[in-house]
Order: sequence, then structure tokens, then C-alpha cells
Amino acid sequence: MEYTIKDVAKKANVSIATVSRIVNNQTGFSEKTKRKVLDVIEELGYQPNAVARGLINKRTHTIGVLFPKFSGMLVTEFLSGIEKAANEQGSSVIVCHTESNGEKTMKYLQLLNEKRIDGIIFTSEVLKDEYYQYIKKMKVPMVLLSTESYVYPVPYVKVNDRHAAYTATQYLIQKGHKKIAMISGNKDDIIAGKPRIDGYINAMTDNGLPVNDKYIINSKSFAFQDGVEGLEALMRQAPGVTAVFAASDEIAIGALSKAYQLGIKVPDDLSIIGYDNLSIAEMSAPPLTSVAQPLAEMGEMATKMLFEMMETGQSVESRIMPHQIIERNSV
Amino acid sequence: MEYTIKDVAKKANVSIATVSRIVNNQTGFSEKTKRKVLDVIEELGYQPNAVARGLINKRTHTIGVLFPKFSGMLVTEFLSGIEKAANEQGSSVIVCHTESNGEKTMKYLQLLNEKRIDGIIFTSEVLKDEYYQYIKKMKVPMVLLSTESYVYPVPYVKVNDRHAAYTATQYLIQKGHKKIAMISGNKDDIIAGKPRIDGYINAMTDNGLPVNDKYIINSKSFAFQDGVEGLEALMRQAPGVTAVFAASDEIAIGALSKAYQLGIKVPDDLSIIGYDNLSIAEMSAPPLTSVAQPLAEMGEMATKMLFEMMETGQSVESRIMPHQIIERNSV
DNA sequence: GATATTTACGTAAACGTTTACGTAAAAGAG
DNA sequence: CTCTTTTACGTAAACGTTTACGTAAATATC
Repeated sequence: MEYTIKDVAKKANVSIATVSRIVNNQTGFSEKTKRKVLDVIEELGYQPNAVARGLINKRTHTIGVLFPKFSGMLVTEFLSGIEKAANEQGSSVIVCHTESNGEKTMKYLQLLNEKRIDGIIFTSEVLKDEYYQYIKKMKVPMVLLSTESYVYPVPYVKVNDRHAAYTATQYLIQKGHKKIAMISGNKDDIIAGKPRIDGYINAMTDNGLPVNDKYIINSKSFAFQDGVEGLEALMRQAPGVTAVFAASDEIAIGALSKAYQLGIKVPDDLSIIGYDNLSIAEMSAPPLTSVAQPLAEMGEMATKMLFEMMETGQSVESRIMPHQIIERNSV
Repeated sequence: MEYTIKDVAKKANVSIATVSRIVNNQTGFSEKTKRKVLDVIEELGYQPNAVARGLINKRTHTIGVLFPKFSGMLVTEFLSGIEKAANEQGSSVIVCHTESNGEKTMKYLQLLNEKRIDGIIFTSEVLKDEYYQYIKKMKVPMVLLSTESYVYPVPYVKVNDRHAAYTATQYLIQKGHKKIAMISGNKDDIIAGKPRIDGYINAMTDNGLPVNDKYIINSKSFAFQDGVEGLEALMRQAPGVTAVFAASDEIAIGALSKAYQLGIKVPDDLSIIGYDNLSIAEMSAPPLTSVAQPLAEMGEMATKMLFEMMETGQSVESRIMPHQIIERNSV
């Protein structure tokens, strides 16, 4: 398998230029030599060296994807869509796990730059100035996935978090609930934290319902544990609530779990709606009603946008993806 | 950022060879020129082109990882360990989603070959002859993760499935259970299916307990739905069981969910033990007792082994990783 | 059948590195 | 101060491709 174009050329009695032309189906050769060369290629099992190609073409057919966390299941869903779209375009994807660490992120960007990847997908985290400047210098296209930048002109793919949260809250209101609480994630997270809280508040006020500070639990993150602690705190400080909007499915499942422990029946005594529609949502007891983001499609979309940018050399429009309430039995 | 070694050389008034030597910290230059060159590099923001390097060094510092499925959360855990170890070695990882599809897998192998990656990690699936032969021709090292080959001499990282299943069953027996059922995954899966069934059977017979065919439910896969259907079938055909060993956490959660629905109290009426210890195990109600595989460490180990093979050019010993019962409240 | 055009190639430079080899200068030995 | 060894470089080939340019042969034109 270590044959080169020269071996093929020699064996087929043609020049390497001709072999190259045939391999890349260009023009400038007869049907006869084409067949001869193809036969030799077949015989030797020749495979062009993408590294050499990359050197001269300045395209490596590889993109880099940066994830702050590898834990949640968001990652696989995104990756699944990204990988699919990239593969359709004949490209590979390199995954990078930044752990939300600035230094590590910069190291990765440097690595990706040295590898001369064709584009970058940056996910689920705010795009710091340092990152943006570096990527700009790299001169490769980038798209943001499940995040957006209020400062830099970088196209993104996202659902409208505020709107989705509004919809979720509205849904609970339509079901007749009035005392609706929220267990939010990190409220200082300007991408996934604040907007969801705002959406909740907007929906409440738009429907003439009071917004009570006691009804809003701010956690540090979007994890299971925050849900269990959140519900506990909620029951203490606002025992009258009949429904809660959780800022993530993990929080919702945590709340569900705590409710079970406290003997609170869901959905009879308390309704819970989640956010993300992860696969765990359908595995909980009772199955969790949740507002779904089309995660895989979002990954796919981001990748397609990235390729479009690579081809046209121009920026593209950001996309707001539709969210949707998946009704199960927790409301 | 598109400066080359030539630009640096010219600006520093040295030859490109000297720059190269300095960049790769070899010997053969004075302290003075080193500083000069380093200054120029800093000033220009020069970054060596890994593609050109790869061409000449025949090492791309990239490995490929093949996953049959992107759904479960096993993937992220594995990937997390793999990525960590690879990163420590200064390498990147390309992810491939084969969907257990032979054709797709071969396409991926071809792509990886063209990209001249340094090694392959093949996960969670049986290594077909076609794959093995191709990778052998590629002449890159490979290690199997969470799978093994009975036919080819390929090092692997795995837990001992039979033993782990034995341990799980034994655990139930120790807790006083006698009527123990199993909801297995696909019994034709010779890696993750059959061995777990065998382990269950061995533990039963070793403890003088009867093995009743009605107590073993064979599902098609290891998914949630198999668990809910499995428990339903089990309750119909063997209502007397007091404990069930599920061949995966997803199955266990499915069973848990069905039990809830049927009004069966866990663990009072029925004990359930899972397998994998995914993050969902701690999120279920009640939290699921499960036999844990050290997934991230397994990925890390596999990667380290791969690098060892790359460096020494020799094969390495396979590793059986320890499993462990994580006690929670479902037993 | 002579000329013009097209086709089918081959030659060689380029992509950005690393590295074997050569050589002049510096350092060390006596 | 001369001779040997070491150090600090520079030159050029190589890695495996693509592609601009050149040219001989084939085809078309009249």
C-alpha cells in the first residue's frame, strides 16, 4: 500500500502527470491509457496520499470541532450530525475537548492551525476575543453551534433560547398552571442561562401572572444535581407551586428524582417540563415532556454552512432552528 | 499567518535548515542565532505547516477512531479518554461513524489510509476479516476497544464481560435472591451478548440455582425499549422473579420504567441491576445499581497502547480492565 | 495534401518541510 | 603557532502530489 504515483506511472509507461490527470478525472488522455492506468492502480492497490495533496492544494479536507464538555449527551448528537455532513463532503472531523479552558482552547486552535484544517465549528460556549482573533488570523471559516456572538460577525446555528423558554412556560400556562417555578441553569451564562430565564419571565408577565423571585432557583450549572437541589429548595421556599420549568433535561430529571423521593407525584401533584429532549427524557419515569432542539440537524446545518463558506469564501446567514415541545407524561 | 520557514529564514538572515533545526530543538546553532530566529518567529507569528511535516516525516500525529454507533453515551466516555491521551501525545483524533455498515467502514478505512493517519482504534464491534486485512495492508497499528478478536492477533482493551456478568449475578445471590432473571441483549453478539449470558448462567449453576429458560429474555439489542418489553415479557412468563440482571443500563432503565408503570416497587418487590454504569444510572429513580466499566480509562488505555505500538513498532499486551459494582438503590 | 487546430501526453517547478552532506570558522591540543 | 577536532552553519535533495507550459501526434479544414 505504499505505492506512489511514480510507481503507477512507471508500471503503466506514462508520466506521473497523466496518472494525476486520470486520478482526478480531468481531461487530456485517451480512453486506452485511462484503462491501462486504472488497471495498474487496481493491481497495485494505489491510494493517493492526501498529505501530499493537502500540501499542494492547500485543502486538507478536515475540519475541527471544539467542545467545552464531553460529558453530556448533547455532544454525541451534535457530532453525529456534523460527522454525517462532513462525510458527505468527503471531509473528516477532528474533535477537540477544551474543557472551557482558555489555555487549552488556544493550544487546540494552534494545533488545528498547524494541521491546516479547512474550517472550525465552535460549540456551546462563548467565543472569547482571544479565540476570535486567532481564528481570524488563521483565515479559515468558522461557525458557531449552539452559541452565538453578540460582538463578532460569526454565523451561528442555534435555537432561540428565549423563545423556546417562552414556549415551554406558555405550554404550562395553557395547561392551567398559574404557580409556575423555574429551575434555571447558570444565570450568568449569557447564551443558555439568561435568555431562558428571560423567556420564562416574559411568558409569565405576558399572561398576567406574577413573577416571584422565590419561584426562580438559580443553580450553578445545568446538571442533574442542580435539579435535585433545586427542587428541594423550591419546595422549601415556595411549597405552593404546581409546575416547574427546568432549564435542562438533566435538571428536570434531577427534580423528578427528588420529587419521587419526597413522595410528590408527577404529574399529579407537580408538572415538570425539561429542555433539550435528550434521550434520557424518554427513559425517565414518567417520561419527560421537554422542549426539543433538533440537535443532530443543528450539527448538520452548521457543517453545511461551514462548507458553503469554504467554497464561496463568503460568510453565510445564521440559522435559528425550530424548537418543539415533545409531549410526554410529566405535565 | 501564512508565513513559511523561508520567510523566517530570509528575515533572520539564516538558511531554512537552521530555522528547522531551531524549531525542532536539535543542535547545530549558536545561542545568538537561536534568539534571533525565535524573535523573528514570534514577530511573524510563524507556525510550522504540519502537512508538509507529515509528508516528509511520514507521521501525521493523527489517529482514527471508529464507532459503530453515535447514540449511546458510551461514545462520549470513550472519546473523552481517547482524546485526552491523544492530546497528551500531541496527536489529534478523527472520529468515524460506521453505523456498523461494512461498506461505510471500508470507505472510512480508505479515507484514513489516504490521510496517512498513524493508528486506528476500533471500538465496540466485531472486527471483520475485510477490515482486518485492509488495516494490515495499511501497516498502521490498531487496538480494539470494548471488543476483541478471537481470530486475529490484535491487542484489545476490555472488561471481562462474562466475569462481570458473573459478579453481578453473584451479587444478587448474595443479597438473598434465588429467582433471578436476566434480560439479555442480542445473544448472537459474541462480544457483549453471549458472554454476559454465560456469566449469568455460570453464576447460577455455581450457586446451585436452577437455570430456567423462562428466566432469560433475549432482546434484539441493548436499548431502553428492549428493557421495557423485556420486563413485560418476564412478568408474563415468570411472575415469581425477585431480581433481574439487565445486560445494559439502558435495558435496566427500561425495565425500571415498566416496573413503575406496572406498580412494581423497586427494590422492594423487584431488584434490578444494570451494566455499564452510564450517567443515567445515577439519575434514575431509584438510582440504579450497576456494574461499572471504567470507560474513560479504557479509552485512555487503548490510546496509550496504540502510541506504544507506534513507537516500538511492536504489538502490546491486551488489557482486561477491572469492573466494579456500584451500589445504589435498585437492589 | 498542406495548413490549422485539437488532443494527448511529458517535463519540470512548486507546495513547506526535514536532513544528509559539505565546508568554513571556531575551539582545542600540543 | 600549527594541526586537529568540533561547531555552526548552508546547499540541495527528498517527501508525493498538482499544474503551467511545451511539443509531437492526431484530427479537422479547405
